[in-house]
Amino acid sequence: MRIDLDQETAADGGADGELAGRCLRALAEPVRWRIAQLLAREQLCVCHLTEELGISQSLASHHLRVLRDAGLVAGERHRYWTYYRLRSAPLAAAAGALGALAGAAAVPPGDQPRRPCC
Amino acid sequence: MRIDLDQETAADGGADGELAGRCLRALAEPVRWRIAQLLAREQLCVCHLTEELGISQSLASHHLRVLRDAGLVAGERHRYWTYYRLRSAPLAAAAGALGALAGAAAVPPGDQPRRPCC
DNA sequence: GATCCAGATCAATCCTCACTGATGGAGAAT
DNA sequence: ATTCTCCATCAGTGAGGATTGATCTGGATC
Repeated sequence: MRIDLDQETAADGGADGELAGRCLRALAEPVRWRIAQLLAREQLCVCHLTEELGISQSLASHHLRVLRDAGLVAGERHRYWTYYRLRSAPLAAAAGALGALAGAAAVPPGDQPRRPCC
Repeated sequence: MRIDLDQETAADGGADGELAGRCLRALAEPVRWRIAQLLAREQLCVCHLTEELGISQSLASHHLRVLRDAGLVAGERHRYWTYYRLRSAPLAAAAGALGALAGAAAVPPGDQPRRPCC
């Protein structure tokens, strides 16, 4: 299935590459990486994350916004609290992009083409 | 000055998680992501990358150093030029870490545990 | 209605890091 | 040895973004 995303020149990976880029930029921040790992185990609301990570409510909300804008998490309001959960699609796409790079890099160095220099 | 020990409890991924973190922080930068994609096709020396990316030699060298410190690329000197190639191991590890997150997130939201609040 | 609460947003600060221009260093060619 | 080339490194600058504290919003409770 092809998910519609922001367009990108087909030159270097296309939409998949850009999707992975957005995902990577969001997850590269250590606090957000930990948030993702916590949400992989269970759904949590903001108050849990502030306790678990030892950060302010404002900061947690900021990082959750970045993750939400990247499509990596979704929040659902439940009574007073907003429970967040991970979304798998962009994670799988980013994992696929990294896996493709790893596959290309797995070719023995001697067999890799080497562009002649100047 | 603040020294980042990058300590990590074994609870959330351990060394693999930290390896993936280093890898992600390196690849989150758009220029470095493009470098990785270019190197996935063929080995290139710095002069190729400066041309291909339209950046200065100094900047290309800087980004290659970040990628090298993250273990993502290796450089080999050949006559005048230093050819860089991708290293697959950390890429595969990062892809695996992301894939694990994607797998956990693939559980239907209704079946995911939800920690009771305050 | 008024009040309370969790969470989102805003304004301001601080800090990391991408980027630049210059210099330094290690081979290769002479 | 000298010179040349490619590349790494250094010092400095600027911008983006992480962090903080205060304020605002929307739903829940009374």
